[in-house]
Amino acid sequence: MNPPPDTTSASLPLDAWPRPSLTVDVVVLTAIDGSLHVALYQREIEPGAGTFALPGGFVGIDESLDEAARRVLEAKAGIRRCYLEQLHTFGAVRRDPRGRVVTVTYSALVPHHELFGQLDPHKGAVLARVVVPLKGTSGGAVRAVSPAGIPLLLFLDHAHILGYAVARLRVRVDEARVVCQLLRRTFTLRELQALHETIRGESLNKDSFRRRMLASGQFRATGSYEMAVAFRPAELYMLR
Amino acid sequence: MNPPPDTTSASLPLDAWPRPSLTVDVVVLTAIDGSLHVALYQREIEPGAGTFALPGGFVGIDESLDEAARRVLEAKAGIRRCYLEQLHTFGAVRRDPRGRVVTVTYSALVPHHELFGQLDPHKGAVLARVVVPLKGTSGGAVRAVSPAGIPLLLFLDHAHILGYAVARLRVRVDEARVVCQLLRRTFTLRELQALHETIRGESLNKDSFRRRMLASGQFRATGSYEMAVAFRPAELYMLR
DNA sequence: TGAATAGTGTCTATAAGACAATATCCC
DNA sequence: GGGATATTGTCTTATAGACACTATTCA
Repeated sequence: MNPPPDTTSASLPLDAWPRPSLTVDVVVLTAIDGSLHVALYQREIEPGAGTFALPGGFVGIDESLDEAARRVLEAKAGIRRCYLEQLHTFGAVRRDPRGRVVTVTYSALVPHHELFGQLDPHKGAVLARVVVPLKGTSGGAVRAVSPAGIPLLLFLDHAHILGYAVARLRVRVDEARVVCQLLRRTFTLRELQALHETIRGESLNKDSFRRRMLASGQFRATGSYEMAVAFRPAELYMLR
Repeated sequence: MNPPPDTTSASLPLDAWPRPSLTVDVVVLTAIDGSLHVALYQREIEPGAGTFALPGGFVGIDESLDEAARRVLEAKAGIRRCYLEQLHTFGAVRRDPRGRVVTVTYSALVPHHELFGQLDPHKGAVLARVVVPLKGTSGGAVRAVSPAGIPLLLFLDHAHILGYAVARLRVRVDEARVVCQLLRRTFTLRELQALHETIRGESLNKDSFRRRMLASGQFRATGSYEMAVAFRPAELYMLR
């Protein structure tokens, strides 16, 4: 088949050649107990029945890519407002056996307490633990395991998409406005460090971490302290 | 119009709803005399006749996104092999007056000596100087000026796409395998520093730069030296 | 010889890691 | 009081910036 013409020499028609289908897939990430978790849906139909898929949907002709991602996010996870970032677009010719499907992928960061109760297990939803690779930014496929610890088989190239989401989160780990999306409004420096360690897949020096965070000027001490802990309570901080 | 269904609950038909058109646009970047330059084509027809556009084309039904980008790159700039990286996908509903067109954008890095003579001025091609914003990674629109110094009006959202390309190059500036795509096979540390300064939009400390580059282990001294310079010749290095 | 740049050595300032000492909570 | 963690301060080490000095080329 001849390739379609370039976009500068022809004005129209836009529809003289077959077009790929266009979808969005959203990696909904949250942090629980020192592990990243991702929202997945077990497929009931072929292809890939039984495998676990990222929430996704087709892009409507009258909605932007971001709008499509937010629509999917609300329909599948009940999330109206959250941090959302485009990741990468996957377009291998045979990535989907149903036909030529190009997917624009997104990462959504949701604090655990806002996601709790929004995912419906009766619709096949699971919150799967992400097996974060050690250190290096990697970029390849990333595995997910069920709450029971069983590795999940992911739909199509969704393990690679998950890998992109983790890699991007690592790049953004020092941007407070991003990582704070995975915490409550106020948090201790210890909680912030635990989140950094979860994302980066390595342990960090406590003294250096505290100094670096406070020197960054991205956080503001609230003057109040955590409560009901069995040790000296730490001061609570928030995004400046 | 109702949105199309999600991708997990329906198996088919994929083609029951109108689909956006899908294109690729490629930001071909090169470095000349301390400035980044981008390959642009002046449009001869509406919409946007007279404005300057990135080389682009529709994605064929039987080629991947990367393949489409490489096809455009060879057809428009005669470049067969070069560094190519996906940037971002732009999908605002009204970004193109011809209809709903979603574009997957790429950045290509080509050394000046390989691009020289490949762009045909009779086809409207120009190698425009990129006005690199100072320091901060920015991300917004970036301007391009003609060889005569005249600011060019860019087609559609192509100034934003160019901004993405510059921002991404800044992120990759410390990856030798990337920046070396803009140099000859062997180069002096002074040339490497000039390239870093061009990309980052700021001047760098010479001593610290040398130490940091040599300590990174990404470069190998060749033992030979530059020739025909009016001062002490510097040693030539290459990517390890 | 003079101009210009390459390359080396040294000093200082800043940031990170290690570790000790004290403070504050619950039991 | 004992256990655990927060917070502060100090010391050491690694890296970056500043600057002086020597080396090498061409005019």
